[in-house]
Amino acid sequence: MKDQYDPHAFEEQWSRRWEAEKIYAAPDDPGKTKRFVMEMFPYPSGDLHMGHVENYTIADAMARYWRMRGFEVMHPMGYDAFGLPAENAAMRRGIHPRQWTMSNIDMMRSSLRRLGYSYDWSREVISCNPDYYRWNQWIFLKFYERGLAYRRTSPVNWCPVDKTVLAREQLSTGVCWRCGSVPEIRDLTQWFLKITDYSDRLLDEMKGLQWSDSILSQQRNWIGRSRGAEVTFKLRLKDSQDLVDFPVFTTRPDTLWGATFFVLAAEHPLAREMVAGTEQEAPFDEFVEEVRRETEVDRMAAKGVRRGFELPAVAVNPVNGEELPVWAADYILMGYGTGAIMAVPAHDQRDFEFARENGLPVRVVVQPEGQTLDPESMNEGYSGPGTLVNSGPFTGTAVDPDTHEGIDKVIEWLSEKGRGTAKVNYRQRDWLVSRQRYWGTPIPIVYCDECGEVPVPYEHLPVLLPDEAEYSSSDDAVSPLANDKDFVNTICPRCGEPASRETDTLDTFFDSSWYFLRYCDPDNDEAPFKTSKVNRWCPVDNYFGGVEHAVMHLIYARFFVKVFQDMGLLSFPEPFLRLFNQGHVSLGGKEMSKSTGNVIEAAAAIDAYGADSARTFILFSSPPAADYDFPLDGFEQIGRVAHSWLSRVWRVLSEVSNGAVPPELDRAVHRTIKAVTDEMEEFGLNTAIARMMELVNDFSKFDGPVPRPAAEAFLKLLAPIAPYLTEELWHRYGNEGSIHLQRWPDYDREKAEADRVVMVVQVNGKVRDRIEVSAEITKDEMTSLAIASERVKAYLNGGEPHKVIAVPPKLVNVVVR
RNA sequence: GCGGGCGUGGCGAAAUGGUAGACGCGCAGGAUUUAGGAUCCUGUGGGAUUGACUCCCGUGGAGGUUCGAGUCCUCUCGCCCGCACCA
Repeated sequence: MKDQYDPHAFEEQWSRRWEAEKIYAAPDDPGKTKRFVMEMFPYPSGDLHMGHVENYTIADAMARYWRMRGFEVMHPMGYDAFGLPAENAAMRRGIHPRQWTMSNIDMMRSSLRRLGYSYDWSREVISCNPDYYRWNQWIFLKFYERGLAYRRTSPVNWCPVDKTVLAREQLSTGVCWRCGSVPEIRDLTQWFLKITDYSDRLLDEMKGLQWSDSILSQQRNWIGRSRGAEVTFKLRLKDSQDLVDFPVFTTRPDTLWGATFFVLAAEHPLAREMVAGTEQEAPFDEFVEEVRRETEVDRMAAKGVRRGFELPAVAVNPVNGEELPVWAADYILMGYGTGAIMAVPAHDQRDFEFARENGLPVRVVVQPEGQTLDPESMNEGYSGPGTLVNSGPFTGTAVDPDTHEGIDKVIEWLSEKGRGTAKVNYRQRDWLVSRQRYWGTPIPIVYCDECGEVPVPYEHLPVLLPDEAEYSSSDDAVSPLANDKDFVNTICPRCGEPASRETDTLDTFFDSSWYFLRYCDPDNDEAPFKTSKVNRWCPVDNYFGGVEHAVMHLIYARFFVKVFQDMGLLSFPEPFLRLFNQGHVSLGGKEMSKSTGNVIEAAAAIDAYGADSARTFILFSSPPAADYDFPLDGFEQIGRVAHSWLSRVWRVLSEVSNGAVPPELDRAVHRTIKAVTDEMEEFGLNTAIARMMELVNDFSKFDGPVPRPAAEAFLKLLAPIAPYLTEELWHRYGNEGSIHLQRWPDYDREKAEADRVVMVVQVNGKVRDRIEVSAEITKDEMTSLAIASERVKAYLNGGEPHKVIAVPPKLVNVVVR
């Protein structure tokens, strides 16, 4: 039995046995002790790498721990299988996206199995399969019925050479990833989901979530609710007397008297109208072209040249009748507010910069306390609190944008005068779900000359993605599917006349917005899921994933659940109760990425040292929430560290005795159970392993084989981290049944606590002596022991201490003047 | 610009306001071994000093609160991450 630790000798066979015996299967109808534990499902881009291994090992260790604590655990896995990289790979290598995706899934699944993750494989979800995406289509139609899906035009980046739409990823350097040509902007009619109907709920219902403040505040900023007023200006062309009402949103209606110009978004149709037929038309079009070539990221860049174009019009300020110049500019976005602003350069930084660049006037209307702003000498906009000046009836009013002090009074006055109304505005925009892509869920809509836009009837679902279609465009037809006549040409479900299908596919964030619900009922072919099953398992108790999904994925999933709740499909408002963001794993300071070859693949790590070592070293190397950078040449060494510790465990525990556990060792075991339990409760996996290492050190000092109860308690503690080794030893001891179905060991509180402790004696906060004392020692006893200490007497010089602070039983501080 | 985070030995890191550096790597010395590897033992923040004791310094920097600060507060320097300009 004194054989060497050889993980390859038994890992695979245990993996097979666990699966055959379905020891990790989740029941369909759990009770109150249910725990839904889930990781963000991977995009199948290749084999699993160490970044995946970190996330999944943390989650698996916790799932195993909770299972041993008596929870009914559901721990499922799936694949986010639609998406752009499959098409890119297909174009590069001439493989069908499905083939590429499925072979990657096979590779990943094999690594996931080898790593011993405790998934219930019967619940696996693959989003590119028709039995999944038909429910995307079902959901889309339900949204459509509720008025939550609608079409309008929106611009895309179009490569004129490759005849294809470019995603941000394919445009990283501003030119087409394949041919290097500069993209042009095309306006396409696209589908949107009306997520803005749920902005308030998405904001307000965040309260009960046990998520990090960082993620919550990112979501809050994303939704960006701001209180302010809509104020109606009148616009007039310079050579006309016709006045047109034009509302603008402002959070600072108190600064209306400081407005010195008016700005329209460059792409605002009204701006184009103003110059139409004049000699300014051509230069204006050129200006707009330039602006549209800027990415939104450029337009929001902090510094840099702001593009502007003066328009032949004036805007009339409703509060004082003043006529202001009208400009078009790149820093005003069509999609926010009304696509126009009143500019108050003295009190807004962007307006200030634009005014300085274009020689526009600056007028101060808020004076901060204790100083006087002078438009001539200012070098930035002032947006803090102060007192209104030169502001008509409001001169002398104190205002504060943080507390809204004074601002509400202005809004009230505007409403009374009919010049504006209170208004809440959001930064969040509706969710564009149309993609001009092959590898996605076809949008189930038919266009008929007679009936217009017609939803595909539910009984016709799924609208199958044609297998043999081209997956890149070959002409100006925007979506690849448009080239497939068999797909496009259909019959109108309403009137029976010839009609054509929608050829766009859905954003893959649609797939990932509800996959966790499908885990609860993966084989249902009558509905996306059964309400009762979802209500029993959900919400997800613990969700593990990276911070990169802080906003989009997590907001979209929350939105779906709220809509489903309104539809009566489920009865909870939030999908994910607790969210754990694991740190990022990098290699040599760079993100691990398949495409740059900067990866440590999971299979290589398992091959070298076995799955338990891979799991142990990734958990021990850094705290779960911290980033971890693999040294470029350090993988060998790090893997060996874990392997050699597990070998030590193997050596020390391969033989056990039937003797009783001697008291001292028993205490060590109980102390360790308590410490490890406490660490696990806090996700302290690295420190839990450290505590176990200490116990192994105690075991190895023990004379002779370790008594079996002590060894078994230890194996149970280690089981969530190293499931194979612990299972193997557990069975070698003669136990029946899996260690992973055992209960987590209890500890005896008295045994876990030491009866003798080292009391630290400080003088003025510096350690001067250590005395071993009973753990039951009182403050008075501590004080007298401290004062009696020779070391302390030296500092007292025969005098009395000024003060003694005793913190039983470990610390006493003698304060000497 | 906005939002979030992080700075502790040669390295990964620990530390409810209470002994800074647990645990581990690495390194040094020793044991074992034909050798290497593996294993076991001892030591290991910096400095001064000693036969041993012991003392001083030390958590990016500067202040502050406190009997006591890596931890709390203010300022500051550096690094990292996310983002769709709160009009």
